[in-house]
Amino acid sequence: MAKAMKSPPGKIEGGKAQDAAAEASGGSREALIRAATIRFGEEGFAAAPIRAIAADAGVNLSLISYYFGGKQGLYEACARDIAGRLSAIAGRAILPFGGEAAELPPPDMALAVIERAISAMVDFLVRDEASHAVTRFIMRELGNPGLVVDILYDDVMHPVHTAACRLWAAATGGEAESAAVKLAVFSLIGQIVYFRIARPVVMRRLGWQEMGEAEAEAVKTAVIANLRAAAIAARQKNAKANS
Amino acid sequence: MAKAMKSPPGKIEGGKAQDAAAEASGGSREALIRAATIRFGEEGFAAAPIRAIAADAGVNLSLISYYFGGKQGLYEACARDIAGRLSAIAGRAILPFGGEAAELPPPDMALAVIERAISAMVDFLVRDEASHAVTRFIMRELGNPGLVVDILYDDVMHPVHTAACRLWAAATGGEAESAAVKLAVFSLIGQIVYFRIARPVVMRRLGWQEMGEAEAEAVKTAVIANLRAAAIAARQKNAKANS
DNA sequence: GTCTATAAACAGATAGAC
DNA sequence: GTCTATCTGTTTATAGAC
Repeated sequence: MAKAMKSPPGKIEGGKAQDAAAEASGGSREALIRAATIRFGEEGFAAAPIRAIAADAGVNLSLISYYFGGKQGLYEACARDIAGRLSAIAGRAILPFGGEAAELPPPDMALAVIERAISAMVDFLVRDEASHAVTRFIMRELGNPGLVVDILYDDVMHPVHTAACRLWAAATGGEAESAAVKLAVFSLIGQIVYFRIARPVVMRRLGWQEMGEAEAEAVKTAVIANLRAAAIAARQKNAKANS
Repeated sequence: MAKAMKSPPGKIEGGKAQDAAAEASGGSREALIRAATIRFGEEGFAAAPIRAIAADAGVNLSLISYYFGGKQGLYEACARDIAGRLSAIAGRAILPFGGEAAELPPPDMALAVIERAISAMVDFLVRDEASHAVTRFIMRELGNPGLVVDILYDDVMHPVHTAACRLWAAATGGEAESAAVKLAVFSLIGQIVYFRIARPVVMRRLGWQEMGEAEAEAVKTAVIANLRAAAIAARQKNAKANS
């Protein structure tokens, strides 16, 4: 599970080596990562045969060894790709408002920023079909924490959670790095993630036939109601503590 | 993935056939289910070799075919076993207070019952190591909804969620079968489940070295704070609606 | 009921031609 | 860079002795 790659042409970690003519390939490498992310996400590492991945990608099986040194290397490349994409999304969505370099807004504004972020997260997680494989990929990794979780944590989860904590603290008057604030933010994220994971259960229980715009709105309304209620309670608690 | 079993001695679905002398076996069947639930839960269906399962159970490989008709049959037997155990737990923990036959308590009492249920759920999910395999087993199934999810939904999730909705409605004055109540209850459950799934991330972010009693208490405090805040908000909303 | 031995299919990896 | 062909190990399943 944690073996070194043989790194054939060195495209994986180098990043800058071959400047020109680097994209001489017809995009086989990228096609493999795209197809593999879906297969690995949906079926898991062991259950996804490299033959099926290569067929999905429309390339030859042996190119997996050529580019990634083997199945394990392809899997890790997928993880890095997911981390990179999510990191880019987070960089646009929340870091400008709650990141370390950002000037924190006043309380009600901070709350509004969090509400917008929740809305975007629900749209992506609950509605966007492309999020399915990504979510399952990450969930699976969380069960066996290893290198992939390290990457995801450092590049995505830690920065996003820290920024959200700063915003929550700004909104409620708490201390951004306190355990209470961290747990409150995790609770919030957990609700949304759960609506993705348990989607079939939620839909059945609510009698929903699809997860369309109306259903996503209902989820947003519920989560944002919890957010506001928690914010009110936290403000009261923090006001009392400072008196 | 959805093939019929060959049902060798008919112990699987019959249930009442062989009255006496049914436990003539040294418990090989049960040992297999126990070992397989762990392996399937931790590694997934495809990644768990029946050889390893048989070795863990201390029985011969071929008994899997004998008792369950094959690997798939063993997997389904594990799912039924999990559903049965969870159903038994739920039957003791929440159905007596929120089930259809139960007399609903007054608002503050209903809230206290929910708080106790949350506390128990956190203890089981977040602390109990035995819950790890079960949780992952279920999460995996939720990604490919099929027969197993049907069983889990009908036997466990639906009755528990319905009972929780009745308690929540009693606590806040809402309508038990309304979409708002159902979503509020899912949000609550989602928070707890997330603390199990994302446990490595939570621990890292909080700087926790273990998930002991103190850490579980912190999680409970956070979730129950959200519960109370949401209850206050819901009561206000429902009071306003009825005026 | 439990075992050994083996069949039949499939997996990932790679050598070597182009 | 991409392909075919093949090697090697592992998998599930089963036939048949006890």
